[in-house]
Amino acid sequence: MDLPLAHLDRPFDYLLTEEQAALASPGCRVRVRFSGQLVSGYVLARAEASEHGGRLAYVERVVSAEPVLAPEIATLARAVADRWAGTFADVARLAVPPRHGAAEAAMLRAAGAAETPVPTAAPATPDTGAFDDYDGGPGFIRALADGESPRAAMTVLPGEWPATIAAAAAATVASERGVVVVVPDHRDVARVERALGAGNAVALTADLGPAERYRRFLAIRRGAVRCVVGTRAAVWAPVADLGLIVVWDDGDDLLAEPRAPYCHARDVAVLRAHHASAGLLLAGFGRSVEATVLTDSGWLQSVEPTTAARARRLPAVRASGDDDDLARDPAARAARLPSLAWQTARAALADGAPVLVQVPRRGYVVSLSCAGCRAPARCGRCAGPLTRPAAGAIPICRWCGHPAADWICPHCAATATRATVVGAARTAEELGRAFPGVAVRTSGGDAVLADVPQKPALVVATPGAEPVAAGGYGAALLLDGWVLLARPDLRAAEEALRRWLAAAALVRPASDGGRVVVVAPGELRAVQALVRWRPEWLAARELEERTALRLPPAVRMAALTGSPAGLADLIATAQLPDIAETLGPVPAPAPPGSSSAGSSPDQERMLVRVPRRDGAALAAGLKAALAVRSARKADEPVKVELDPAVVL
DNA sequence: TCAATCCGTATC
DNA sequence: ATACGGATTGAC
Repeated sequence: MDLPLAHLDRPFDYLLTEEQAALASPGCRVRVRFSGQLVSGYVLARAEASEHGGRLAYVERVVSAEPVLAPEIATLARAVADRWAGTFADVARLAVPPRHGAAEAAMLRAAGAAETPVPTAAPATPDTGAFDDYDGGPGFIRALADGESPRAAMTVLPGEWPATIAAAAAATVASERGVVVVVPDHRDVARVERALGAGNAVALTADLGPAERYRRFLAIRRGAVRCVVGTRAAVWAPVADLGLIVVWDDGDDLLAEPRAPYCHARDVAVLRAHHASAGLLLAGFGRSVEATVLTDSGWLQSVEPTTAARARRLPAVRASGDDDDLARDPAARAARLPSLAWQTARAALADGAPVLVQVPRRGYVVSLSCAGCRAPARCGRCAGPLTRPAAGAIPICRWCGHPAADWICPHCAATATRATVVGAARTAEELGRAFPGVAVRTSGGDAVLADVPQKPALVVATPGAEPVAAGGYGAALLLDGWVLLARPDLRAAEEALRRWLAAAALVRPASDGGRVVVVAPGELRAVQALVRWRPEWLAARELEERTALRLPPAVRMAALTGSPAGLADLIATAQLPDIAETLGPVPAPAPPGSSSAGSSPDQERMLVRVPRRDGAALAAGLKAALAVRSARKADEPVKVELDPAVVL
């Protein structure tokens, strides 16, 4: 039932009248009177008798006979609620879209007129060879086609990744089973949909609108759809006879649900694959540390490119920012870019190819200017713009990474700097001057380009908004490596590599002249992982480090946010595993989206960590404490997040 | 002895 | 949440 209170998170029994009994099958929506209030709920099961001692009330109204909450999804929702210390109602809201009466009526009429829609066919032209370039790839595809349920984490080579997903989907559909593909954003949905072929898949995204979203959901629920592709909510799509769940780029934080209980689509997919005995494919250019936990335990197989395919398909990657990269070439010096980056871009443009320039998120990069005369502060070695990687840190050059400890303004001799924010637009302008006569296009924010033609141009894009170039980019320049790596975030290295790989994977193979230059110090681990194109290696090192430091995902962690009194009460109430360690409290970080950078007044945060095997006990203990507190209507709410995205 | 009030508990 | 019952307290 749709009740916000943790201690009421359980089923309740109601009576049905004869007429209601004819309509109310498990999974359909009902309205019931509960403690005097009319509330919404789902029929979970039908029974002849009730265990309940007291008098039963009648269901007020069967909202619709449509069994929208499939039994498999109800079980999964319960498991997800338990794992993330949330309520069934919260999870059901994520899993089932709001009802749209008109859409439902239209579906009923259509079903009456025609017969049940025919399940869709396999994708028209599956690229069966898409897995041949991977060790273990052909076996994975064969297992799917044979009706088995293999599970793998796969690091995908540059090229048409949607075709790779389509091949796995086609193999599964060939075994008469359903497929769910989850991708981070709606651009990816469109690309995968195209690769699957028109009419072979149904797309589920948040931007469809309530009527269309509900219509497609009903079509899936009725078994008319074999293959679903969508954004994070699609992991809940009630596809019949599920054979495979694919999650593309599971490190993308768009896959983390921002609403309670803050579950991640990858982790829901893991649970669902387990419950449904379905296959699972976590595919991406990168490798998340979470996937590495599962490959280490043997639950997922690691599928990696063969040596031959690597040689054939990878671009050549180099790091710039070393001292020997100082511009010797006068033209490069004038362009104020590291020599290697400038030459690489120039060569690709001369070859008639577009060049991708990746810069961090618009408004993210802080540049410095002189506190006295407001002139932009420039690097003393390469004249690139200076930035401050963290509050109070020494300024560094955005282009060559050289620290500018003793900066003095060449115009007015001031030594202090002030921050100014520049974004992709400003970078585009500067690059336009560095490459006279070359077209500069930008993609990012609310002006995202889908693709660019195969002709010379500089394409300046923010991460996630990189256009695809037909035939591949001749080169990519990954600027501001320092800025990404200096973020005070546990995941900074992993995230930097993920973003770089996404851009680098749009570049042609080295054999076709494809080159990538990352502007960051070559000795850093994330940079090495890019240069050697070994995302599994970085993920394994990160996991080793987090195991040593007892940080997630090597341990399970819960973040508790609330007032000092609320936190103290929750901790006192909770029966946590003996082994649990509490850290903090510390002032809570500002919630994302809040304008002020500081922490909210009196909000504090505590972390609780346990070994992974005690994760269920941790969640159960916190959930029980939330129930006790909601039962005695404690004020001072506390937010509980398991596997928090931001650790500290 | 009765009512006003507090607290804890159940809500099918 | 909200409603209810049983216990507690205070005043006649």
